[in-house]
Amino acid sequence: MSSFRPVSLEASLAEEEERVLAHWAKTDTFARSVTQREENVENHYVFYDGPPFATGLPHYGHLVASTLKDVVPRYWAMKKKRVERRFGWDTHGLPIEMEMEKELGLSGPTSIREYGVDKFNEACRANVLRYTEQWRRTITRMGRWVDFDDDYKTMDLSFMESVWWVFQQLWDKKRVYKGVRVMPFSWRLSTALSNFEANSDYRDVDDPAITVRLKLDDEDAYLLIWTTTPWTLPANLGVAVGSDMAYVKARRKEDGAVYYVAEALAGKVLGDDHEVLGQLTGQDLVGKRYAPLFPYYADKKATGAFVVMASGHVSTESGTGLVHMAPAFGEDDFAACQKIGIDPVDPVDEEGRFTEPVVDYKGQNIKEADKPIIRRLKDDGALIRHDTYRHSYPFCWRSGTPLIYKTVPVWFVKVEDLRDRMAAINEGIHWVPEAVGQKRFGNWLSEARDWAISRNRFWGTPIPVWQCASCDHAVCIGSAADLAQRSGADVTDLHPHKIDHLTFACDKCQAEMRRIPEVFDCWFESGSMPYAQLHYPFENKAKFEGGFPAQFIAEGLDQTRGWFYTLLVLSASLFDKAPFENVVVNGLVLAEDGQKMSKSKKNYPDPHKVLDEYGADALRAYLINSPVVRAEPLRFSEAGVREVVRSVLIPLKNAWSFFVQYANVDGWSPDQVAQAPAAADRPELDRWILSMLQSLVREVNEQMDGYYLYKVIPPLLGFIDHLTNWYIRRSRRRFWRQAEDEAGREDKSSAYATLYEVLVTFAELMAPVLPFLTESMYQNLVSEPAGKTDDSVHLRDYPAPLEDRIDAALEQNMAVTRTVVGLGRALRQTHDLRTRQPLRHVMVVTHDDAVRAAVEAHAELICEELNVREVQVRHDDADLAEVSLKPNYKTLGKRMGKRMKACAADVAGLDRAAFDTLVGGGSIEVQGEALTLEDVIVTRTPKGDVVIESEGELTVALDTRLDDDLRQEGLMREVVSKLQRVRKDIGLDITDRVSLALVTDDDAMRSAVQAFEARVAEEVLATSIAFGAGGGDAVNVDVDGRVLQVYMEKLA
RNA sequence: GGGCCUGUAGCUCAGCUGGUUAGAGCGCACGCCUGAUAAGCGUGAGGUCGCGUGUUCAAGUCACGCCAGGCCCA
Repeated sequence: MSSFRPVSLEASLAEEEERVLAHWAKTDTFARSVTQREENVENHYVFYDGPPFATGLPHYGHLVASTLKDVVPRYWAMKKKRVERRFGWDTHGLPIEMEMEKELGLSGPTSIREYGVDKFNEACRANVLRYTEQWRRTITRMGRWVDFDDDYKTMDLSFMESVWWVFQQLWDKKRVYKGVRVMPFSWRLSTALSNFEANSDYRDVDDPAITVRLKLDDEDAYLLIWTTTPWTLPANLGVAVGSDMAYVKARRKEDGAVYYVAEALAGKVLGDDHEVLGQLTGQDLVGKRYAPLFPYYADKKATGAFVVMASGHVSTESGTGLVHMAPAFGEDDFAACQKIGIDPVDPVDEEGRFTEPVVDYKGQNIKEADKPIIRRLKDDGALIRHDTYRHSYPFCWRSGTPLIYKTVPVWFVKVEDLRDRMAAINEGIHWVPEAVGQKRFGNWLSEARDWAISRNRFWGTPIPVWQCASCDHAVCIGSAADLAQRSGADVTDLHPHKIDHLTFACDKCQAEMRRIPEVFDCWFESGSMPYAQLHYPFENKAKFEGGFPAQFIAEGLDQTRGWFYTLLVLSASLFDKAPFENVVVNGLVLAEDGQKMSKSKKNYPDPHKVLDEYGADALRAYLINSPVVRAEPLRFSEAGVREVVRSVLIPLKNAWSFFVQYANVDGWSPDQVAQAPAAADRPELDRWILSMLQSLVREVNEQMDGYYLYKVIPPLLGFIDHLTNWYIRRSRRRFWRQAEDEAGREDKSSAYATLYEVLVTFAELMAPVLPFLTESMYQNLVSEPAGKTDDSVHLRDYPAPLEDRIDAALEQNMAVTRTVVGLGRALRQTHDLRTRQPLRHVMVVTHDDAVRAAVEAHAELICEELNVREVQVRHDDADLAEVSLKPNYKTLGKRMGKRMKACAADVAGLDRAAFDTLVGGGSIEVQGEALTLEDVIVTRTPKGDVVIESEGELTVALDTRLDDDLRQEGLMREVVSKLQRVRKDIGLDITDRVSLALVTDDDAMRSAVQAFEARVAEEVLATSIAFGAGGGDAVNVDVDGRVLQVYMEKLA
């Protein structure tokens, strides 16, 4: 009776995975993996899931993140931690608003207001979650365990209320202020756009380009400025120069006036015939005052406006090298003016029309005002030149009108005074890779600017500030209850259209207080996630306080300025703490051609197709072993996933299948582990693989503890090679040979117990990375034989290394042995000596006692592997090889310094006698330094026609001479090999016995078989061997060009 | 324009604090083995280490500059 369900090698990995998914679903494994762990605050391992926008479908970037967000929590869950995992959704903000605008045929805030903010917001609410089911399917198929039922959404009342609380904390700490910011602005839509939107539609356009002069106050000379936006001139408050740039004071021929202009541009601006009166730098101009072009803001002169300032953004690429500054209409202008205390003036309304005090153009569209403004400048004599200039200019991607840059009122959170503190807090965070935290994030922190948190949009958490229409007094509301109490209304939803009508009397003047119109930028919401997902502090106080900061988060590199940052700003502001302890940053997934993945280009395979074809384990292992886990870009390659299947999954499955096949033949069951010898008493090969296993366990634990996920797969690959290509291959006979005596039984029992333990431990060890295959293995090897139907590898404790099983010397000796065998194989290969042909002996030469001992101890093994009759170990290879010596730069470099070159020459000149001295433990003086054996590198070249191969201090030589005896055995092996193929070809099972009859007219072949008849019979499971025709059909096989007729019949 | 990352074989990537003849896998060519078999193993060809300058006895590795790609910011 078989104890293990046979492993089907035909079933695809993906099909197996579907079965595992069904098992997990049926037995609620994920939930139990959480709840089986102790429920107390110390034992919690807290993971924060950064919320994705739900407006699109998951792509590879999400799959990478999902893999990281699954592997790490699974690991810690097996390490006995209670790891709750909630999925999160980012539900507010522009992505969904824009999608709904499109679907509803709206365009911009004005049209949304006309349509009705309430209807619009409800449309957003109704549609933002429409892809969540598909997300759930894909993420689940990926093997990620995360709770979609108890998810959090940024539009939940509880979430939004906590966001209010967070804001109120900042408000009370006086960390919030209202300011202005220069933003891309669409006057057609009456709204500010994000920088991203502004970048999405650049067009080449012709604009007027005018050169205008400004009269200096203290001398009879002018500054020359240049602009393509004449309409901004009424708001001019300054002129910027590059402080190190070269300028000239020059007289223009045409009008005889004196101008200041950049030296490099003087010819272009003033004509080649200008007369240079003096040279100076920008710095010399700084502080000069000039007369305003227009009267509207002339009073600002008293506050320091109309002055020359230095700014880094001035160039000589175009214009005059003196830049007109309208701080309301340019970010650089704004920043430079802010530096010297000049506040912007903005005479343009939301529709792009001039307002007070620009009375001459009031009500006129700014672009249409260009012409009259230019005319007026010309009339005033200020216009020096008027050209047309073709340049690339941003357009509103929705309305197709040119964008302008314009100040908009914005609410800020103070960050600049927190830089040092945030940097200090960041020191305590473990970043993988380290450089992202130290450099990229660290640099960003040190230059952090105050954070704009408001948006003039609709679908979001409203900023909870109510302001008095009469006295401007403002209050911040921190909870739904607070609002209900003040307004007397029932508050059950905090979205703007549900609360904006709520008003109450001003504490100061009793006038009506109304909410300000802005909503939070969704980054503020996601930054509030640690508090808001738990509805802290309204609920879950103890849970939050015990679980903050989180142990782990993982997101993409693009979150450096995103989520990583907003989390830190808020937690530093509120709690003076880091929000998370460990963070793994992943890079971007590119298409195979190195380009961005693009749906329209179809330059990447559909994730579902990859999952269906290769399975999630393969994809996970591929991703985790790729540069993305080190925050570097990955060129996604389907072939790479296939390679994981080939190099990891199939060998593993084969090893598992091998075990099950023989265990079933022998009726071996897991309870027989107890009857096997103790691990320390098992044969060396068993002790070796167990040692290798525990070394792997130790390594994987170390890397996983350090969050170095990308260091897990390489040792895994090495282990699989050792397991399949050495342990199992070397052990095969132990499994199928009949145990005839007590020693035989013990050996077999050891082999089964060992391989079983290796497979089970391996399954546990790799469960976080390969959750499916390891589950199948575990179910098959452990759960099913024990009759457990709701068991799972993921409910087990993670294997800790059993240090006493690790035998470094044994591992080293086996490595030496494998090297010897490898060298011997290489020799056979290069000299065309197939392995089936036995050879007299192999010679191993080394002067290292440990190596010699290792080889001697494994002589029998080496004989079998190389098919030689004897291993000879020697310490002198003088008759086999010439040696040439080179210095060991590593050990000698420091000692020799500049003498290194001479030393190299001297060492190269050393002879065999000198080498022997070194091998004997002596030393040779070179360049005044005593060299020992470790100071030289030895290269061997074969002497004469010997067949040798060497690696390091090992030299292996094969005796290639054949005699009749060897030839006969070789021939026999060849016959056996062919007979085995016949067994295979006629479809025999590995245990089937046969009767055998052979016909050949080749005497050598017949005598070879006769000489080894018992062995041939044993090898091919023949109960009898006869010469002459037998029953049934003959199969003709070719043995080295000679024909052999085989009559093989299966015995009942 | 700024910060950071990347550039090593046809492809995907390793190369620790500078030190021998720069490695692995895939692909290609050739071969071996087979009681795990629609698997397994080996050998070989293939590289101006993006370019340049410098530091050093010694640079893929350190420094500086440049070029290309990427992410973020402006």
